Amino acid sequence: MEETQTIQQMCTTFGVTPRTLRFYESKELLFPKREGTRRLFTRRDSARLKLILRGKRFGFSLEEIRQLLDMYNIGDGQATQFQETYRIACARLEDMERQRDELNEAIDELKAQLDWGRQLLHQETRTTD
Amino acid sequence: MEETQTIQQMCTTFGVTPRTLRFYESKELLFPKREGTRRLFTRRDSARLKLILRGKRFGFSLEEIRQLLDMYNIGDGQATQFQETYRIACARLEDMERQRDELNEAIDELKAQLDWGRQLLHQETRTTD
DNA sequence: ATGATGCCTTACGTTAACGTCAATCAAAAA
DNA sequence: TTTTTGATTGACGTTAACGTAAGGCATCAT
Repeated sequence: MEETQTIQQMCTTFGVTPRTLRFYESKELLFPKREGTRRLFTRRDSARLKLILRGKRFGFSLEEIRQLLDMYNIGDGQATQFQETYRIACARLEDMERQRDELNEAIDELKAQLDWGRQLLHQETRTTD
Repeated sequence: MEETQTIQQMCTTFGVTPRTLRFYESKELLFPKREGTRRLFTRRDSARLKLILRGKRFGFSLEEIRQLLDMYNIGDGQATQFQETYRIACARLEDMERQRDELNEAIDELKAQLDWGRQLLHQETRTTD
């Protein structure tokens, strides 16, 4: 019971295309095993894909995501080059916090703008009576 | 005193290239006047550019930004096709709020991850004593 | 007058993240 | 066994948002 998934199972559960999964493998974001020539995706791949898709929603590039995913693979001894990745993640975190703050401001402004729009829409042509 | 700015003044104050400003004009995001063949950017262009750059930081596409900017230009009578733009903005607002919430979660998780990384970095090789 | 600048237009080049199509190959169904 | 189905590997196409290079006016200093 290796609990592996075929490419189509992955596609339906995650809402992506086969092309996307092959592309991610070519970019070393996923590492499915092979049964002959076919790909078999492990739980590890599923976990990584979940993080990849979330990262994308935050505007991370695939390359940045790859760097961040590597943070999860330091359990095996050498923390080689980990410090650089660590710095990247810290900087990125500050970016995200700034972005969240700006986002909050923008949301408020947009809400106000929409209220104004609502008033325009609901004017019952009473001014030209 | 028209208070207009040349293309280079705009570039230095906003940190963009001339190409970018021309590109935005070609996409009908900016509408500089002309002195002969040269562009003269008005306060209105500056205000719009500020919004454009902020929109970009939120991951809006230029086309979406154009739609949103049009919301500011309904003062002149006909609310033609405004309802469509309005709907787009409402939907986008919900997107942004969802994104903000996810962003907050991700920030927390990333912080935890970084704490774990910090521990790795500061282990003083005491385990192999 | 003559370069040297600065801006203009036109147009092709670039990167990211896949889409799409063709040809192949293997397992499963008829 | 032949057909169908599904997966794989190239390899070229696509969109967004500019970059960059080429060639042409116009003005400003020398």
